Amino acid sequence: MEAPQKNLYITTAIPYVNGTPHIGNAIDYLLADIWARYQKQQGHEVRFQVGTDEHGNKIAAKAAELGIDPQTYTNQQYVNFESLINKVGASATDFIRTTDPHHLAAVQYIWQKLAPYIYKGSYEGWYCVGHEAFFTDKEVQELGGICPDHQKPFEQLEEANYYLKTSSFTDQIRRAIETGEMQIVPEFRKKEFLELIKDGLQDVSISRPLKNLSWGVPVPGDPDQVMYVWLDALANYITVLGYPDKEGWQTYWPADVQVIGKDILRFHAGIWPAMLLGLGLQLPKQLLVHGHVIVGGAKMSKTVGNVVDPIEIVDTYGVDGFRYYFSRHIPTLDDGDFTWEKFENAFNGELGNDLGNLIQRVASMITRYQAGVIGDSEQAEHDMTLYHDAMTNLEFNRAIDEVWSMVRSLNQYIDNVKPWEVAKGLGKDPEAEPHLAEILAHCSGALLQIGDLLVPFMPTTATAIHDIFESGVVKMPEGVLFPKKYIHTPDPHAPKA
RNA sequence: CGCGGGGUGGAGCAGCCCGGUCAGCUCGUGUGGCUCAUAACCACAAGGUCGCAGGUUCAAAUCCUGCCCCCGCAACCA
Repeated sequence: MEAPQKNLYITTAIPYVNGTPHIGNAIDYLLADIWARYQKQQGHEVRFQVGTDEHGNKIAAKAAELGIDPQTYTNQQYVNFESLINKVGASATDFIRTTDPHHLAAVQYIWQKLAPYIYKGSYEGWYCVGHEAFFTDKEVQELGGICPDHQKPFEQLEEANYYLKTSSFTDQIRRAIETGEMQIVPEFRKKEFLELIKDGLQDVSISRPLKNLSWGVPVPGDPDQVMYVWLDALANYITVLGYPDKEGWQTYWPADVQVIGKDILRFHAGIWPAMLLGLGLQLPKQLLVHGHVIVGGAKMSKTVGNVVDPIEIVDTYGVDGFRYYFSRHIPTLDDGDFTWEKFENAFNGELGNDLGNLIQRVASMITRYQAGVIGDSEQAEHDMTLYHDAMTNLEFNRAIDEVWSMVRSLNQYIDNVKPWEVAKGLGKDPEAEPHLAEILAHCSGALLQIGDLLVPFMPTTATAIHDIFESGVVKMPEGVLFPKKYIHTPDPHAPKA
């Protein structure tokens, strides 16, 4: 009856290694991890890619500033992302750095293979000599035509660039999106993108003159040109699997899900498919486009100073506290709001009171009334169609909602059957003992099922539940699960001032 | 007329595609119950012109038209 075991592949966007890891990266890792753990639980083999984008001028500049070479600099930097990945408990299998030798070689191979779709053109725009960089019309307009850093006017400059003919793939890509061959989730993002390309895709510039971009992959056959970000960075999704020369990449490509933020949809739904089509490869099956985390209704921004650090959340509330809030209260496919107060309310109320306390009361009754012996607990089998449908539709927040409705039901059940009343009959009423045993066995069975359903979301908690109830004898945990924290919300039990 | 999303009891949301069985859920508030439990849990109650104005229909939060307001994006910062 079991579905056949499959080899699945999920990817995350590779952040620019220059920055510090932020909440958006954490969301990427978390969503991909939830999916990966769910699929593994279903018996599938999953490869889960993460990585860092390590080329470009900003990196070269920063390295120069520090007096080290760029590679040394990125060697220091990429660990920040590795550490965030571990911090949020993401079970990634492959970490790619775009400075990996295999990647460099593979990208050059890809360039050559795409040669029929590459042509040399020129780019014209506003250039600042001081920055050695182009600025957009909008930027130049906002700055009044003068570079504030160098006090010099921007000038029109033309430079040689190679272009990828993404335009010639417009129809193919549009069709793939419309038919769902490459499914964009959620639906409204698909609409948005189709609308965006209604007049066709524009060819994209994929190289820079060496003098303007020193730190990057050399363009094969043209020593004066270096690859600009697109081919280099996007290719990671296949080079990490070993494309083109290492065995096994075919087993995992096309990707089943590629997790991206809404801000980079256009590249992943436009340039990336064009590259794949040019290479004669299949398109990814699904693009999971998540939203952004806003804080108290406002965009998160460094200048506003409302940036929330995922590391701080994990360090304060634990990895499962983090995973819980960001999987349930930040909608998988839309923007979501974070405030420390909301977070703490959810932590205390939903994890502490609803789930934590439920586990505690069941474990405690079994210990108190039956010396910890659970007896024959048949694993409860609630109908979890809604949960699985939600997981399949990549609406993880809805799936975990379902788990909480089970938690609620079990609390209600306990209040209905009143095991403590039944326990009063022990030793008097011969019916009492088996009746009580049956009730408590049901409770622990239900909790085990809840534990299973939580595996993708809160692996640590799932294991904890498992450990308490699985052996047939309750192992009371040392402490309580999810003890209350009152850091950002008032402690209701504190004496009033 | 650039594109997209949204306006539902104090807060946050679901329902809208496939009109009626829809006014639902969580939190908050009030009252009560219970004592196994992390002063937790359970029940009940108060509270809504479903943005505004028209229209279609036996019937509209749900379909159509117009308007108002909020948010995001507008090509290289998840």
